[in-house]
This record gives sequence, structure tokens and C-alpha cells, in this order.
Amino acid sequence: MDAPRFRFAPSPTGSFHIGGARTALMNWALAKRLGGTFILRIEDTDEARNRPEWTEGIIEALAWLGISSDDPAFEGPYFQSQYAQQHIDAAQRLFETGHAYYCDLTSEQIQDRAKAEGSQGYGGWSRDAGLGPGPGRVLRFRVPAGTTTVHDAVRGEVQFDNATIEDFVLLRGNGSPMFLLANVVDDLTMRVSHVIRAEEHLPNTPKQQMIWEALGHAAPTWAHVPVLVNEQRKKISKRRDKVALESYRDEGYLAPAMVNYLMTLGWSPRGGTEIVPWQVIEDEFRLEDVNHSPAFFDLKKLAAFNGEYIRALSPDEFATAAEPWLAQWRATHPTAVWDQQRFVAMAPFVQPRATTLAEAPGVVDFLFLPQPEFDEAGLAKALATEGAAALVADSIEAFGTCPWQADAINAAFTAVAERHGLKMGKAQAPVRVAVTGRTVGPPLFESLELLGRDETLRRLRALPPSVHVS
RNA sequence: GCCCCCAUCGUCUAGUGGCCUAGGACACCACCCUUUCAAGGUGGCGGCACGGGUUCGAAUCCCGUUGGGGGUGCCA
Repeated sequence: MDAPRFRFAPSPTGSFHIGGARTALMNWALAKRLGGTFILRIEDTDEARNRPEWTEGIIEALAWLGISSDDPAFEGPYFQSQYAQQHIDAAQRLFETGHAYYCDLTSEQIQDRAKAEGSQGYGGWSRDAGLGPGPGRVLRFRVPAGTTTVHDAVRGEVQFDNATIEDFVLLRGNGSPMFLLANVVDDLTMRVSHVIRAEEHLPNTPKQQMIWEALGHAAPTWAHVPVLVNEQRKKISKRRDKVALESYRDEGYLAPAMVNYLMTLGWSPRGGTEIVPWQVIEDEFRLEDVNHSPAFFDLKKLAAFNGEYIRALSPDEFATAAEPWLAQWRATHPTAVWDQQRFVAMAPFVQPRATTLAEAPGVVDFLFLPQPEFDEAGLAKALATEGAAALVADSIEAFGTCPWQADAINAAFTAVAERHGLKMGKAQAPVRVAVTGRTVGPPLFESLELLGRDETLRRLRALPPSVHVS
């Protein structure tokens, strides 16, 4: 048995579909585990050919998912358009062997005729006309009588009555090959052994299989995995849903989290947990274990996965992963003074509070800004509390002398709170707003330690005059 | 219209005739922890679409119904 050859054949559209990402991942997992090959074939159109960046985008997206073109298991990219002549040659062979015939009926004529017969679609009217090639004539496949059985690795045997399949077009009136034909011919010339794709392609599988057989080859192993759907249970589409993998990447979802989540849609690893490293997926993924029903792409669950992956990062890894968003934040906050060490020190407190990397800067911005960005409503509320001004004043005094270390600051402030007869939760509110600008955020005393005594005092002192304390 | 696929908690799934008074995860709720918010811990809510078979026994097999989805181009 030769090593299996899997093919992933996206058509470039300017963005990479998450559904495509999932099938790519499945192909990749199998290719890696079985020592086979992952073939990237770009189903390029005229438009795509003029936009090489679209193809680059696909390769980038795959690389982000961990499907690297540098990996020995990776082959391609190939471009369908380069094989046009072979598609035409194959069509010619099909014609010569009687598997296909020319038809000179126009779409309108076909419609009229079907209407007259009270039927639908093309009725094979030119089958025995004995026509040769000519301008305006299409080449149609002569669908044989009988049934076509598709052996699907996910669904088992699926039978199609050939009588329900009309003689479909192989070559257009202008001689150019149809996608269906091109696809089969490419799979054949690339010696593809497994075709794993979304379920929406199942209905045209018998057509492809018939072409394989007419060309003298046994069909590959088919596998149709369930589609991804939205809340309305409709196939997720570019029009209605957020399907671009890039948008998730840009929002700060980690690639391993995305990969892991995508793979749990329609499949699950053995053992108790579904959060598993890629290696486990590669070792355990089996087509036979894939579910048959559509899966809802649940953003909330994706977020939960992402949170887990973020928390699992070391502080340094987190800082590195978040860097693009931190850089962006710096660019939009020119007055900020960045301190990488301070950010890394803060990381353990921001990681449990961020579901995406994009949220990271917002949690710690006060550490780097010359002035915190105040949440006005929260500020007003915290300071409106009975005795807030006095508490802040006492805090300033206590913070001026206590050792500048989280525990000590905590102790000092606890004493102040007690003197005011306040619980920690209440007491810290004015200080938190004064220093961080918000009523919620990372642990206060650790934040103060990192901010520094001078800056903490400065912000506390700056507070009363700048606000109207009632 | 015709063809095809699908059907376990709200969602993603485990389950391949007895281990199922159906397990886990996300979400939700409660409690605990706690300097806020998170995170974490504990617990709770909640499901085999329906009807017939087959069988000693069915979430698991068969048939039907209903309900969803997909396909059906001289698109890719």
C-alpha cells in the first residue's frame, strides 16, 4: 500500500474560511500520522490569478494553524489553472471512449424542452445525435444506468440512483473545462488517495466517482465531514457569519486554541478532556470517529478554550504572544511609557482576566499611562461613598511610609480600612479608581507595588482637586 | 419538485444491545475562596424528537413520521 495522499483544495477568495481550516486540519492530522502527504491545490480562478496575495494568505493561514509548507509532508501549492490542458485531454479521452458526447442544445432550448415534457433538467436528448465538437457545443458525460455507491469513510455506503443524475457538462461551449472535471483530473494526476471535504460536496460525489471510473481508475477514499453551522443551524457563510480565520487571529485567539476547538467540532479525543495538544489529535484522529451531524460554531466555547490556553502560558510566553496587541496599544497611546519587565511581572494577573490577547493591554494600561483613563461613572460612584476623601487622605499617609511591597502595602491599607470601619472590598474602591481609573481590575496591592510608591501617591493626591467630591 | 445527509442536555460531545436511574465540556444558577473583577473549587439545572417493530433486554438494530440541513448551473 502506497503512502496516502490527502488533498486540500481551497479556492482563494481573500479570506480563509474556518470550515476550510477544519478540513485542512483533518487532512493534515491524517497525513502526519499515516506518513502520507498533504497536497495543497489552489482552485484558482481568473480573479484569483490577479491577486497573488490571496494565495499567500492561504499559505499564511495554514502556517498559523501549524500546517507548514516547510514540513516534508507538505506538497504544493499547485494551481489548477496550470493543468487546463490535461483537463481538456481527459475530456477528449472520455469522448473517444464513448463516456461523453457533444450536445448543441442551448440552456433556453433545454428549459423549453423540459417544460414541454413536464420534467426537470436535461433529458439526455443529444445522446445519440452523434455530434462532434464544435463551437457552442458542450461535452456531456453519459451517465450510465444503474446505481453508484459511494464508500464514505465517515458515513459508510451512500447509494445514488443514476437515473436521478442528469448528463452533466464536462466542457463548456467555448471548450473550457468545468470545475468538476478539472477537480477529478487533478486528483488523478496528483495521485490523490483520500478526498476529505465538507458534507456539502456529497451530492456531487457520484458524478466525480463516475468520471474516475470512466477514466479507468478506482475512486479515492471519500470522506464527507459535517458542515459547520450558525445559530440558525444554517451552513456558516461569508455573508451572514464571521467565517474568516484571520479575524479570529486578529482578535487574539491563539492558534493552538483555535485548532483544538475546531477539531472538537464533530469529533472528540479519547479520555476525559477535550483540551488536548496537537500531538494527541494527530495520534487519535480517525475518520470513522467523526460525527455525522452538523456542528454549531460556538464562540463562547471557543473563548473558553482560548482562556485556558492563555492561562497555560508562562508570563514570558504570554508577553511574546500578546506583543502584536501591545505594540498596537503603544502606537495608539504615544504618551505611554512602556516597561516590558513590569508587564511580564503583571502577566500572571492579566492572564486569568483575558479571554483574548487583544484584551491584554486594557487590563494593565494604567501601569504605563502618565494618567489613568478614568471610568467616569465608576469614579464618581467610588468617591461618592461616605468618607472616601478621608480614606484616600489616610491612605496617602500610610503609603508614604510603609515598605513598598504588596504584602506590606496590604497590611498598611488594611489598618487604614479598619480605622474607617470599612471592609476591604469597599475600602479599596476609591484607591483603585484613583490609581487604575477603573472599579475592577487586577489585584490592587500588586498593582501598586509595580506602579511604584511615588506614582501611587501622585495619583492619589491628584485625585481630590480634579474631581468633585460630594 | 427531485436527490442526498442528519437527529443524545440550550451548545459541542461520550455512548456502537445489558456497565446508562445516559458520562464530560461550554453556557447558565447557587455556594465556597476572595481586596474588586477574574481565575479556581463544590454543587445544581438540563437530553436519548415521535410512533411502530426486532430482542429476555434498545440511546444503541430495522421501518415509518416529524423536524432540520445540504445539493440540484455552459458557478467554483
